[in-house]
Amino acid sequence: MTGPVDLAPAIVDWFSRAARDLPWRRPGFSAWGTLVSEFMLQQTPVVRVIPQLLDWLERWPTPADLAAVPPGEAVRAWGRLGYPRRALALHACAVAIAEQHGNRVPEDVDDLLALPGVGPYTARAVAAFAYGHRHPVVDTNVRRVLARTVLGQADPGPPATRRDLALMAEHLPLPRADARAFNAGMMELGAIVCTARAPRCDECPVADLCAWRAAGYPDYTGPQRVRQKRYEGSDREARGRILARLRSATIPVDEELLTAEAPDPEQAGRALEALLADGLAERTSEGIILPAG
DNA sequence: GAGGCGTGGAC
DNA sequence: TGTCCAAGCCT
Repeated sequence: MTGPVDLAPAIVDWFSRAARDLPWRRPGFSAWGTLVSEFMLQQTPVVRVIPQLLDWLERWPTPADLAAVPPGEAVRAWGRLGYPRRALALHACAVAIAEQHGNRVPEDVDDLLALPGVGPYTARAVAAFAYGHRHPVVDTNVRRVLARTVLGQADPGPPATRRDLALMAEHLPLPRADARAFNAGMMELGAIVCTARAPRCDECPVADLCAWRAAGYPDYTGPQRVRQKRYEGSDREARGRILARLRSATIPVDEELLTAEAPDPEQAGRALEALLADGLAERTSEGIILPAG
């Protein structure tokens, strides 16, 4: 820590008091459980993840257990968490870990990055939280907290990965336990206090260090982010509808049922072809099924 | 590097 | 019955 402001002591202290009691923070929670939780938490809120995660780990307590079933079973168990390609990638992770890592989740960031569906955030989160390694962890919460406290702006703006990793590295305490608490604390602060809308600055442990507050809460003036396309009527919705039908099926589903009878048959046909290309569905002589392997 | 990728809840 | 947001990743 060489900069003018040191966030770590207040964050670490606050986290020790304010941290939510979440499954992946329980003592003895496995590295595999951490990896599964991080996959599920990619763009899906905590409250929706928790029950799915517990069911998942009860059914597949180690990577080899998941690797032993067809990928379609993972897609089915994924349910309505969204972005089902994550289920496919997680299954592929399980196969790789079982076959190449002795059924043990790797702890080196580079080994983790080599796994399907594991990017810069997830790799560092697993190394830091499951194994206690001292790496900076940057997710959407951390990006926002850094933007406000350090940069003095309301919004982090376009991704600036190197900048944010450097800022976190600069603030990261030396003791591993404190480094882990700082990473988790920055994420927790962004999740429950320094929120995107209506931040609760009166409850913030670093309010008196915050550059955004000191500047009088200026509005964000940087580039506006791209608006999310309408979901209603989109190809994504069509994909979701087909996959929901496949998840509930115990036998192959007739292709006509998935496309010709859809609200927009042409769109449904495109969506099905995309799902087949993505490996989220398979075409057999009997009909369409979830991937069998 | 911009766009695509599910789903549900809060306003 | 609109917009934004949620512990990202891949192409």
